[in-house]
Amino acid sequence: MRAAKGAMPGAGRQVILDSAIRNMNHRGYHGTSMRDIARDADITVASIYHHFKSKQEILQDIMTRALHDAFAMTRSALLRSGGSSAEQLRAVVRAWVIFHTTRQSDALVGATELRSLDDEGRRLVVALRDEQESVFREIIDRGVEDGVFTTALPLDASRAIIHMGQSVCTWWRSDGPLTPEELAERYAELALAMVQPVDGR
Amino acid sequence: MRAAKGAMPGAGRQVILDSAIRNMNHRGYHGTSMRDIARDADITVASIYHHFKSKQEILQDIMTRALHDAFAMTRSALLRSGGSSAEQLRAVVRAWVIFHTTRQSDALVGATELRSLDDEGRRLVVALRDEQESVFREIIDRGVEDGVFTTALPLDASRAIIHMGQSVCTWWRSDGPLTPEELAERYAELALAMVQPVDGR
DNA sequence: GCACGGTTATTGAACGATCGCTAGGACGGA
DNA sequence: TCCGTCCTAGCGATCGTTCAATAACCGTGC
Repeated sequence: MRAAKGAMPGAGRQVILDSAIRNMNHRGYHGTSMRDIARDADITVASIYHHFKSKQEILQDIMTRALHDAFAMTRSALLRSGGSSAEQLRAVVRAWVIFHTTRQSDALVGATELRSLDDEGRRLVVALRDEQESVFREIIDRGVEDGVFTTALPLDASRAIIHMGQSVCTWWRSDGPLTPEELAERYAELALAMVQPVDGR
Repeated sequence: MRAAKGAMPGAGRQVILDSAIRNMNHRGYHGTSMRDIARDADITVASIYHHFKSKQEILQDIMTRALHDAFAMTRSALLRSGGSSAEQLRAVVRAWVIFHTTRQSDALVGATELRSLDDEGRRLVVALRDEQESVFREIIDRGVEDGVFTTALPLDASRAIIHMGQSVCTWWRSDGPLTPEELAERYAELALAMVQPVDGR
């Protein structure tokens, strides 16, 4: 036995999820077999089916977890931020980028495997994604209403900001020149410039 | 027989490529079988292997074509544009967005299937991608040198602009409210704002 | 301290389906 | 008669999934 079993309920699931995330990160959902996941988690294929009822359920679990955590991080950053629209946008973009670096693997799966979900899972994930989009959109809309952002394209700007942050998980490397915090700061700067704040900053 | 055969050399290849693009657009490379491609192209599996030596070669062909065409479109837009850095950036972003809408399916495959390529194909595609990145980077760098762009983050800005344009192929719909040209214009505006031109426009 | 029944976790082996790919021949136009 | 194109048929490998059997753990009665 690998460890005390009753002591950590759900630990078996997590080992499998971690392995699945690693594998799908490299070869995608359809490119990853249950045998790949089992080998990397150091268990047998049949054992996986004690914790998950199908490969599809594993993907759904990974994606809903990832989107939920991303939503929680940005929401929490928003609540902890100052009251100005500029500070709120900065805070949310920072959290968004930090999520897509520190949780790079799950984020990549969450961003690219929508098409691999069945109808039920897709509905769930799309709903979470819409909630996430509204976090950015509402901040920018309010900034425009209050006259502190002067962009004529608030909706397009929010979409662009979301996607430029999301794409970070496709190229950032932990052994590269930038820490998650440094990159987050830069993207916060770029995002703010895109909505054209009144004082140029 | 479907059509005069000798009259259109390479037509067989194109039918297969179109089918492969449609299929991989929905379910990805590993989620698309040779039988799927054959069925949609209205031929048999064995027939595909007369035109392509492997499934891998089909993917490589799709991706290198897509990246090459995108590079050609942005390069050509740059040459046809005015001399100012702002006009050049606008022109290239417009072309970039128009490519990712009018060639949405190939662009999506090109953007998401890097991991499905073998080593040789990946080297090829990465080289093309680097060339593409340099088109954006050089325009922004020159704008900063000349003092018409005031951003402190030219490299990050170019990456952000590339990715926010690329992501268009993941959500734009031809039956949606925006034509490729309208969306391209908006993204050109957003990209320009991000590099903070001196006169605010 | 310890045997015991019940629950949970894990296993090897195998199922039918589908995978990428190929051999060998049929067909039609030059 | 070639040559390019397409076919039927099938190869061995791998796919997701299942099942019956085994192993580990737990609270309980003694």
